Parts: sequence; C-alpha cells; structure tokens
Amino acid sequence: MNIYNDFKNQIFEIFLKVTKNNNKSLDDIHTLKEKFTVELPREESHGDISTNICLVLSKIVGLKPIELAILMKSNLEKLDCFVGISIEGPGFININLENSFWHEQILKILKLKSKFGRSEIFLNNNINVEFVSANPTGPLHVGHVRGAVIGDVLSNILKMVGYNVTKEYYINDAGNQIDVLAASVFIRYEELITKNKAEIPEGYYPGEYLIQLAKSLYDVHGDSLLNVDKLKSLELIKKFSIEYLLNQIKDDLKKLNIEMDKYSSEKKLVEDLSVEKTIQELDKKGLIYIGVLPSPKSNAEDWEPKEQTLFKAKKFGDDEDRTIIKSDGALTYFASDVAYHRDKLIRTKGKLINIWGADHSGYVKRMTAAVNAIADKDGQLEIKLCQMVNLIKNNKPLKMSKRAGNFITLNEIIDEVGADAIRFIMLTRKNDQVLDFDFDKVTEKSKDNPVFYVKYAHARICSVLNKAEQLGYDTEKNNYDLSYLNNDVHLKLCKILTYWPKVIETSAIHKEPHRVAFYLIELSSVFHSLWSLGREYDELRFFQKENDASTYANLNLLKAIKVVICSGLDLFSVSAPQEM
RNA sequence: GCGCCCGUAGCUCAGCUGGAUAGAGCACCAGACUUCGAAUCUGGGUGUCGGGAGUUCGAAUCUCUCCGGGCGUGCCA
Repeated sequence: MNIYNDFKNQIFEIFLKVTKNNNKSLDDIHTLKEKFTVELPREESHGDISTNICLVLSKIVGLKPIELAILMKSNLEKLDCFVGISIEGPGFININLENSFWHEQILKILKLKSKFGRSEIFLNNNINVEFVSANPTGPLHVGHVRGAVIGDVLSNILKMVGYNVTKEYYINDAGNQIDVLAASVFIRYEELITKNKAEIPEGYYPGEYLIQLAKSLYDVHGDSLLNVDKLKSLELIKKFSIEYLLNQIKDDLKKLNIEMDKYSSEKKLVEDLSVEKTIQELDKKGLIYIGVLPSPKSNAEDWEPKEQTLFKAKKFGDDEDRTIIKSDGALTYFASDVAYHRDKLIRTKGKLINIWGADHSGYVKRMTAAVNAIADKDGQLEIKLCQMVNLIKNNKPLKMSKRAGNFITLNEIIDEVGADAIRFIMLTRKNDQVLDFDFDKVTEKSKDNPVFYVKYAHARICSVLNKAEQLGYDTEKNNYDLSYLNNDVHLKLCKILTYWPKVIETSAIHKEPHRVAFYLIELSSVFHSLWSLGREYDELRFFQKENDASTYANLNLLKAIKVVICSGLDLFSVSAPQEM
C-alpha cells in the first residue's frame, strides 16, 4: 500500500488520456513512468502531493509544461479526494487531499498492523546479502559491527519488499593466514605447558584471546600435541582453532541479534575444485592469460616483472588485469573469491550484495569485474561500503592499536551499552559517512540519544493506552470517526505515517537502511510535539472527557503511530519497551 | 602517483537519487510541569551547499577542473 504509487498511476492515466497516447507499448509506458515523480513535497505550502509530470513529459508531446498542466488539471479535478489542484512555478501540479483521505489511511494502518509497509515490488526476487565475513582469526571487534548491523537490517528491509533473502557469511578458512593462526596458537599452547613466557614473533597473532583458546585445546588434547609430528599437530590445531573462533563469532553475532542463514567455507571451495572450475570457465571465455603486470607507479624499486596467470579484469572496467595464479603456482585469494561469487550466483539465481568495510574499497572494481564476467551481464553484484566507526569516550577518541589485546571487542561494547543502542546508532548515519560512536551519549536518557527518543515515544503511547484501558475504553476497537483529527499536527502525523511504505521502498531500492532511522526519529518528534500541545490546549488532549468519539479518534491515531514505530524497531531488531 | 569516499549553519548531520524559498538536532537565549510520563515541548537566526566552469526549464545532487580531508593502493590477507 503505497499511495504515491497509486496516485502516480492515476496521474499517468490522465496524461495518456489528455495527450491521446493510449496506444503506447508497455516498454514505453515503463520508461515514461520512470521519468516523473509523485511525492509528498518538502514544503507544506506545496500541497499534499506534488508532481513534476508536466515539466518532464511536456517535450515528448510537443506542449509547453504549463499547457499540459492546464489540460491535466480539469481531469484531475474529477478524481475523488482531490480538493485543491494548482499549477505552480514552471509547471508543477500541486494537489491537496481531503482530511478524510488521511483518516482512512489511519484505519488502513490499524487493519494491516505489522503488514503495513510491506510491498510486493520485488516479490519472488532472490537476493544474497553477504556481510561480516570476518576472518576466523580472532573475536569480532568494532570494525565489524557496522557492517554487521547494516547487513542485517538491510536484509530485513529487503524482505519487506518481497525479496527472498539469504544472509551469508564467508569464512576465509584457507590460505596463509590460517597457517599463521595455527602457528600462533601452537606458541600459546607451548607456553601453557612449558610455563615459559613466549615471545610472539613479528607477523604472528599476538592477541591474548589465543591463550584461552590454547587452554581449551589443552583441555581436549592434553600435552599430546607437543609429542607428535608438528605438521600433524598444526593441521589439527588449525581445525580446532577455526571451529573455536567461529563459534565465538557466532555467539557474538547472536548477542547482537544476528543470525546468518548460511556460512560458506573457502576451504571447501578449494577442496571441491570449485576454484579450478571457475578458472577453467573464465579461460573458456578467453579471459585468462599468462602475462606480466605493468610496473606499479609508486614503490617500484624492488619491482620485478614475473609471469603469472591473469584475469582480464580491465575488460570489465577494472584498472588492471588481476592475478589469479601467482608466479609460484599458488592461487590468490582473489581466485577463491571469484569462485565463491560464482557459487553464490549459481545458488542464488538473483542478485548479490556485499557489505564491505571501506578499507576494502580497492577491491570493488575487480570483484565487480569478475562477477560481470561470470554472469555475462552487468549489475548482478552491488557492493556497499561502510565507513569506519570512531569510538569516543569521555569526549576523547579511543584509539585502538593493533598490538596485543588492545582492541575493543564487540562483546565488550555490547556488555557496556547493550545491543539496542549499538544497532540503532549504527543506522543513524549514511553508510559511506564516518560515524562517531560515543559511549556516553548512546546510553544517555535524553533527546540527544535517538535510541532513547524513539523508544520513549513508544513507551509514552503505551502509557496512554494503558490509562485508556483503566478508564474503561475499548482499545481494541478501530473504525471510529476520525474526523476529530483535524489539527495540523494530527494531519501531519497522518501524512508521515502514510509515508512509511515509501520509506521502506526507497531504503530497499537504494540499499540505505539509515533512511528508516531518520524517519523514526522524525515520527517520534512530531508525536512528542502533539503530546506537549495537549498541555497547552485542552482540545488536543488525548482524553476528551465529554466526547468519547474524539477520545477514540485520538487512541486510534496513537495506535497507528505505535504500529509504525514497532515495525521500524522490529526491522532494526531493537526492543520497544512498554515503559522505561 | 593512482583509485574510492567525503566537504551543506559555530558543531554533528539529513536532503526523497535533477525540483520550487536548502532542512533537522546540538550549542546559545527566552519560555511551558496541580493535567495522558517536563527523560518532553514551544519560540528566537544562522548558509559564497569547498572554489570555478559546463549540461537544462531547474544543480547541493550530473560532467569537467582545482583545493582540502579520510581510506585504500604490487603476486597483501
């Protein structure tokens, strides 16, 4: 239920009628419809609905915008609910709607409840959202949180518009870093048994979490791993460590209210020869060759040209061709990444989304190139980058060094501020904007803290509804006469609530979950205004002692607000408490 | 050097993907609690949208160029 789309269709019908273009092909109709907009104007004096159709489509029919507008106006006036139609500026058509129209929307919301906001515009489309995908070499830290939340909430939003969503985590459990991990664990294991404090060599994982891991390893295997062939031990430690760390990661995600649908293993792709097959497939397409990369523009001192196996990424928009097999015969990580994306494409039969940290921005082009090559068409992969998060405490930035133990884990933050605050705050900034996460602010009980502000609005509504029940009002019943809701603030709330499906839709189309957060804050703000107006004007109080019908109208409006706030917080997996 | 992102009010940020007079919050000042929760609300003013050029009915938004900041940049992992 998106009234703007409904009106768009009606307005377009009229356009076709007055310009005698009824015989357009479906394709034409689609492209014409893409061109103009029907929206709630920013400026209230521009009416309830505004369209630029005359400005955009007048040329096509050989008219001036104003001429077309005049032609359309008389036809628009015949439609229901349209009370004031005016032509403004260079040829905008602004339309006002009867109050009753907005009141009906409230009743629709109450009927649909949590289904309000859902749409079917992408019904039965498949989509795979890959996010987090942190290497299983340590616990999750703040760097991962933002992507985790954005990926999870985006998935929820996509579900609301009809997508079949798979939330996926790619485990980099093969390659050199895992060897290093195992060797690092071995050092800790040795340390534990020999009680000699270990030196952690350069390049190894120094984190103290490995001490705990080594203890678990000892609990299971005793000191037996010291006495057998070290290669064998390391192989066993590898498996053990990955499982241990991955379980830890899963636990952390669970604490953040995130559950993945699928975990994919890189190791498996190497073992079942998917990587080889992928390279063969690209080779068949003539996209693989043996060659030498050009010398890099900087730091070229120790550059040596070497022959290696390359993928023709340049042909698909990348800056260079990219190495698939190194000169020493080993596969690059890029090779298994390509295989992984091929695997996802085959499984998904739809589009792919990757949520990456901004530090991976250099890989966007090559990955997109590879997916375009495999899929034989563009646009199957969309990569959303999220910028870094600055932690702030006592007005000072918390600097994390990569040295041992000196990073803040996700777990620690959850324990300190709670999952709700983390999730909400991560969505209060556009994903490509750097975000400050202020420990003090996010737990503050004030307007400064959007999490609190929105939850508080919900709690206040619940408190009124409880009171209503105590006073003997039937809060379950809808379908009351809402004509009492005729104040500007009432109508503003109706309009904002009606806008909800559109918010979901644009968030889904542009993959921008932050829009939902801003919307919820705005909605809460107008609600708080209405509440306070009741202090000043008796007729704006929710309970009208002499007039039950008016009271019920108010209660219905509040219930509608509650429906939308709950849906929004539900999308975020943030709780909506009855009282605070 | 190259690539990506960012630059909007004193500060933190939106701006419906090209729309009309560019909007919020914070901070600052002044007000509102015997009432449905004052953890809130109401007023009060702020802009060379980093600079310049271009595209058109119309640009914060698209293109080019320059300036400033962040991140990333070899067969890494």
